[in-house]
Amino acid sequence: MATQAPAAPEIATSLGVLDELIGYHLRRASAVLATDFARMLEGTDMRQVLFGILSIVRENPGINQGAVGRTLGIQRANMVGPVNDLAERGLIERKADKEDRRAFSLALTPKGEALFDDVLARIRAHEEAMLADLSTAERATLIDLLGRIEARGSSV
Amino acid sequence: MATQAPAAPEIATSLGVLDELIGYHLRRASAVLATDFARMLEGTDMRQVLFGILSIVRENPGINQGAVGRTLGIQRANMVGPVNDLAERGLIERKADKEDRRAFSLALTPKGEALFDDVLARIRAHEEAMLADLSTAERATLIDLLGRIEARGSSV
DNA sequence: TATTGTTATACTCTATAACTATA
DNA sequence: TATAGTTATAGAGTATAACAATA
Repeated sequence: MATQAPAAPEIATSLGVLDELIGYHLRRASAVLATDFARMLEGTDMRQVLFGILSIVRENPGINQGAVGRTLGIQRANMVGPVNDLAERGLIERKADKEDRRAFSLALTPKGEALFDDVLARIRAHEEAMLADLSTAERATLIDLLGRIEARGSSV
Repeated sequence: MATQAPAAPEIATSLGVLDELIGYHLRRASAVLATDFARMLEGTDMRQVLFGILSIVRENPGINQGAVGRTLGIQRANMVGPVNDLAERGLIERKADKEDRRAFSLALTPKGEALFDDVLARIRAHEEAMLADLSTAERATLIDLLGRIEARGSSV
């Protein structure tokens, strides 16, 4: 994602059948939130994927990067860059796994913890602002419905 | 989007706070549907964006490509390739707009109509399969909630 | 001056294949 | 044989800037 204007839909123009498709609305809603998210974090070198990695490593200290990738739906090959980035910035620590010498064991550094807490607070404020229209119950409903769609990705 | 496996989440691993963020779940649910969508349409040279353009042109014959792009949140510069693609394949017709000689007036060809109908039927069957867990009421709720998030993209 | 369509360019995300070192 | 991490590569998607023709 990147920098520009959050793509104001042209209200006058009808979408046709597109308007009935959940896939379309998921794509657009996700893009609206992601664009605004990226703009909010501009200048911090933090992105959705990096934050996701930090969150999982923080919750599962010692996890290896392959497992993080599978959890996030990111392939091994595409984990190398982000993990290198986080390690070079001193946000995560990579140690040789004692039980499996092929793997790296990941953990947040104190600096990583601090940045994570800071960014998390900003993300929560951001979601609060973007989702002000939705009640607490509606947000819970939304997460439940999305979770049931995500689960369909497992079935292969 | 593309070809590979729909990224099975690793059930054992906790997401941490990520699990509470709507932005994360939107991203994942959207990716699950989009990946499966792309696999279903493999070999047809049809993609989400192309189908979106066809849907809007079909519903608004004579519309110019800038307006289509604004409706879909796609910038002018990034509309050129897809529109060329559809025109070269004989799915849409580009005529000089009579009221504005800078613009092209777009319309579906009979071939475009036929392909659209065919692909639409497959997309509906695909959504039916992917969303079998969700009741009709839940799907309507989901579209409503997503629509309210999309509307936040307009406010800039 | 502003807008339509265009070209050129660049960066991110993601997919594939092949390698190495371990298991 | 299979797996963890890596490298290299390619294709989408998308952002920016600048140009010609027209408004």
